[in-house]
Amino acid sequence: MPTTKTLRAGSAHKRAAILTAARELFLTDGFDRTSVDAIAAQAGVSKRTVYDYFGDKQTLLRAVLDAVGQSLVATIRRTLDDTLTDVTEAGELETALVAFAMRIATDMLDSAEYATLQRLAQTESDHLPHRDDQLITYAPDEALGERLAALARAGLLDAPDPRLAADHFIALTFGVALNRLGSANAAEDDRVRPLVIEGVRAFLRAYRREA
Amino acid sequence: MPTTKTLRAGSAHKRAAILTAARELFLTDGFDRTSVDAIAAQAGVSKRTVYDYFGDKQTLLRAVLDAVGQSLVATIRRTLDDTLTDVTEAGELETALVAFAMRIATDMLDSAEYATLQRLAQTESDHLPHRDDQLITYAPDEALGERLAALARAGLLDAPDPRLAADHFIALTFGVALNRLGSANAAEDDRVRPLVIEGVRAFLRAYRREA
DNA sequence: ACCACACTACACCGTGCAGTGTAGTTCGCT
DNA sequence: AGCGAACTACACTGCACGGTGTAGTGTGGT
Repeated sequence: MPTTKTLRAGSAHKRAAILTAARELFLTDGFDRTSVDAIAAQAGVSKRTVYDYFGDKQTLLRAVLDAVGQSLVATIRRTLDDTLTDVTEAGELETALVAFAMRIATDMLDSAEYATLQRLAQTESDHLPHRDDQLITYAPDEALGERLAALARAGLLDAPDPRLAADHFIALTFGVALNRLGSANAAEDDRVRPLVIEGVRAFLRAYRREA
Repeated sequence: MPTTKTLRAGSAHKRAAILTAARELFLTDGFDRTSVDAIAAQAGVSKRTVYDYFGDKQTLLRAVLDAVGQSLVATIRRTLDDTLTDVTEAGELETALVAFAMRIATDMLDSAEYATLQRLAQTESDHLPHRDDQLITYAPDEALGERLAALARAGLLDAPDPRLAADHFIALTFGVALNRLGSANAAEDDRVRPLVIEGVRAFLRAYRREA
């Protein structure tokens, strides 16, 4: 490790710093209004280095997008495992779903970030190579869908189309929260929790297995 | 009319042309990437005229936003009156709600347009005078909320918080549709209708009055 | 015939920014 | 000592765009 440590670690560190600075500035100021000079300054790096790491501004945006998407899907999967695995009784269901939604909402303003960045990518810098964006975009829905399918098999839910149920769940919780409160808040806002709880209850009214 | 017709009509016409061109270009290319020259060209008007009508680019954006918001709330209200007024029997409810949602979805990609423009306004051109944006933004939800409250009073729905129910309805229909399909489609896409129908059904499962 | 006005065409200025080229510095390695 | 790589500081080019000033054209009203 000592051989590569200072070099690669330094490299990796700078790379991460650039990505972070770029993400923050893109989110607050928008893609076009963010100058590469500003990114370099905020990252504590010379502009030339930015261009040496990533070829141009578009590629940098692409890299930011990939990084955020990556961490997004990782967090979703982890949270899913933490909160929805050992649910076997109907009584636990609401609590578990609320816990899941709240952890996503707080751990990750990322989700809002990612949506915004997607929009930036799509609108601002027109048509960058589309690649497997859809995979990343739809991954959360599908992961949640699988989990809901498991809950349906366990007799707790009545969800013939689990993927659709997942979309409905997301819409009723994050969708409503993002719609009512600007995407800026997410974490610390007191108004999030009640909204999420009511969303979960509506979801359960629609999808709970009838006795 | 002949006195003002050619003059004012010409003026109004050009004004509208500029607003339309600006809206289209802002939506497809984003605010910053749209040059005033391009707007003038697409509107069939000299750049100078654009600056004579609206003082600068920001003001033009503001005007576009106002115009779209205006037409949005008008369409919502009209559609609400057309589809949800004389519903008195439980059997009509699903059909009526689907009709409402579909007409909004097709008549108006506007809703998607408006959301996108809001984002542009908020992110791109930082802080333009905020004014009564919230009124326009939340108007649809509130209008639908009132209507749902009426349906609740008629004994067709069980919605103690009609405003929340409205948010849930919107999330389950438009939210899901916008999430799955890019905002570009809306109107002609065959996949919209089934999504909307399933959204309405989920909504009714959650909010229909229990016998 | 003339004025006022709306509008165009066009040239023009200033500026901010993407991207490049390069000389110089630091530092780990041998 | 000396080499090479990572990095910085900085100057510089080219361009696109916001905004303005202005001369000229068409047109309706008097």
